[in-house]
Amino acid sequence: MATASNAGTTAPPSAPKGRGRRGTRASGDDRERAILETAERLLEERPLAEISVDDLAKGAGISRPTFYFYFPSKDAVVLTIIDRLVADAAEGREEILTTLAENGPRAGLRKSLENLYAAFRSRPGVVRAGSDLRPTNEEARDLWGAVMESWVADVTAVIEFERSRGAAPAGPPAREMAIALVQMNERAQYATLLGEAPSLDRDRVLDVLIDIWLRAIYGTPEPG
Amino acid sequence: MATASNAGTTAPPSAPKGRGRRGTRASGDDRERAILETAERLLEERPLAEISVDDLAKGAGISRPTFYFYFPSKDAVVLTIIDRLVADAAEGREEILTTLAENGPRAGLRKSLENLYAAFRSRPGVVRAGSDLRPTNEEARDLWGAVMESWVADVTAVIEFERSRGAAPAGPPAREMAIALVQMNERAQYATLLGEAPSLDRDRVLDVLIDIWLRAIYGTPEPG
DNA sequence: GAACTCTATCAACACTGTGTTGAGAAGGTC
DNA sequence: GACCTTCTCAACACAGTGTTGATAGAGTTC
Repeated sequence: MATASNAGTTAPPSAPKGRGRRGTRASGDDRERAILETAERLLEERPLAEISVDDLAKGAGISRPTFYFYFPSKDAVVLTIIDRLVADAAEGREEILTTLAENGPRAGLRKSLENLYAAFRSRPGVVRAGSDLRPTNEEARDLWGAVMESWVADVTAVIEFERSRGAAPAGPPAREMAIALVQMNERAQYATLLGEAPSLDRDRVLDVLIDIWLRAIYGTPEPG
Repeated sequence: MATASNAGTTAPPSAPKGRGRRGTRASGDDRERAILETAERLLEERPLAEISVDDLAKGAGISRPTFYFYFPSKDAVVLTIIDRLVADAAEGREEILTTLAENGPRAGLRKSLENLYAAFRSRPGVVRAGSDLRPTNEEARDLWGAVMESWVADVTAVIEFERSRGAAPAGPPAREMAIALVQMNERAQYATLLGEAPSLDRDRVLDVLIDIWLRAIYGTPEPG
């Protein structure tokens, strides 16, 4: 939900202005796809900073100037890929409030988060590229900000609902708590995904995060 | 504590190998200081990516090749600055276990964290530069990893102590919880410092973070 | 005070990467 | 066959990094 996206799955029929190819529809769709595929492949091999426009062009079997016919910059390619990844993640997402009601707090949260992170876990290189892009690219910042915002909104709703039905005690404003918890998840998941210095083991992250969420929201690790 | 650092406060007498100037001691100390000061100033004005070696050289009143006499690269300048910032932050830090014992959990935590973040809050540009550097610079990653690690170690000790004296209930391994909590703080503080998309207000961050810490560690926002 | 040494300085160069220009080829249409 | 439109790339112009080599000056040393 939320979030902009000018990227259908592969061939959008309407106006592809902004990031995509600059002309209109045509057969060179293959080239465009080749560039995107090359980028995805290379990103799982090495960081964005070590991939040049020339690498992408070569990988797609075209010259560098021709690359610029399809994309205005290297960043645009990565943003397109991230757009799609985010769309994939959003697609696999279910109504968290429903999941929680059906499975109870602990199992429900677990299911929701597992679901949410599934798409990201399968393409760490793309996630890293998105993160690397933020310092220099405002569009990347905005895109990720919108993603975070939609999660925060969901979590805020959950906290408010649980409080209203008496399952969770009062505490700091729900939105503030939601922001901090979502930020913790982002940071922890990212660190684990990339195997950073101090980080949680891949098979422990979720358990630990969920425990903290439950204690923070319900005051106990085993609510209801 | 912990953490490497080849930077005294201004003029280290011993071997300055690694980052600093490459020769030995001499009067060109002024130049070196001028470069560092220029970098600190410019970093509060614009992001690292928009500052060139030439900008630093010009700001210090020297030519670009001369810059390379003092520092091997732009990154080295920033790393030196960060080294010092981290040292400043470590200096103002008190034994957290003591602070907690003297002030009680809530007030003690607050005091410790306020103390810890004071140095960072005064130089957001430097913090941002450090963060921007991580994707491309391993030394920056390692440096920050070491800082995180020392905080994690402290927090782990606190959690274990509180559990051992019966003030905190059992839960996930102390170190795992400490990692997640420290990561949350890092992310939340950074987002607030830079005014990111969804982030907590400057005057609310600590309250919210502390509340989550207390609930996560003690099971209640107002422990004994 | 000439020979020597070490710090400090920079013009000129070599290189890597980005993005642009302008001239076409290849195909479809009327 | 004149005429768009898509697509392609050699050649260029730039911005930035890091290196070379020559040299100025200050400080010993004898």
